[in-house]
Amino acid sequence: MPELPDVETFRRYYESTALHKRIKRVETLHKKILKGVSPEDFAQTLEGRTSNSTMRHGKNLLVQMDKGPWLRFHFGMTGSLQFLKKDEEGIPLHTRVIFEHSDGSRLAFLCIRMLGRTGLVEDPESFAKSAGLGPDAMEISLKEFRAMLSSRTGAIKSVLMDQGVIAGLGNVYSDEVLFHAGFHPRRKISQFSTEDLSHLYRVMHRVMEMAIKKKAEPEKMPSNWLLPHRKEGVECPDGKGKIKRLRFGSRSAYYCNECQKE
DNA sequence: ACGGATGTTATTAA
DNA sequence: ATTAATAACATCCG
Repeated sequence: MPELPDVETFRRYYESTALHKRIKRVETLHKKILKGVSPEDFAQTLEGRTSNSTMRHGKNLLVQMDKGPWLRFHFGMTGSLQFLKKDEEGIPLHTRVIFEHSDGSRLAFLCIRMLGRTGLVEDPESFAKSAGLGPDAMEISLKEFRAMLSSRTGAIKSVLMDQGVIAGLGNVYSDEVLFHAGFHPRRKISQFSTEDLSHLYRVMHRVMEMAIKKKAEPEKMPSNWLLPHRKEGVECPDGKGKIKRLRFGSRSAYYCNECQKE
């Protein structure tokens, strides 16, 4: 799940559950989930801290504490957060880190496939820079968007998914954006006019907004979206074309052979 | 049983 | 210097 809309949903979930709670104890159940910090240092740094605010950059959730470094989550392909109220016992399956609060509630960071990471970062700006992230897909201006894309060559699908160009789109939502914009995933950046890029920008914004509004739940997406039909051979929601699959390295791009001509 | 699944990174090749 | 492909990571699902 975790692309921009999913991570934004986790951010809001964190705000409505764990924000302003004091962390009493941090337990790391699988130390490989920690990036750049030992379980001991991670716990020692966070224990006694109270979360103040949150922000998101691309697929990263960042939590500001009352002092010290920020807490960062990246969800990989199968990560999620689950809040446990005071009297809830046990921990969910695939819990990798558990944050216990002073009021007895807990926040579990789950990750089935262990592709996600959590850790500490100085602040959002220095983190984005050191991670080589481009501007966030919801924050980037039209002008900046055109400039970032124009600086690249190659297929639009790969460029949209490149976190160093724009941060937030992954395999599913890059397909969704290209579907609504009517562009073939293999189309080269050099083939895009200024108007094409503006169109793409507006569609991207609209798709992200709607996906966030639907809390990134695939079953709640509009029926004319690609997401519910993202399977080879099925009918395109517009009824004219068929959904095709293309290989991009090890990933699959799904698109409509009628709505998205090369 | 096999292939595919939302991500990132290292390596290799073009 | 870019860009593209591949494998690896670990687990689940149909």
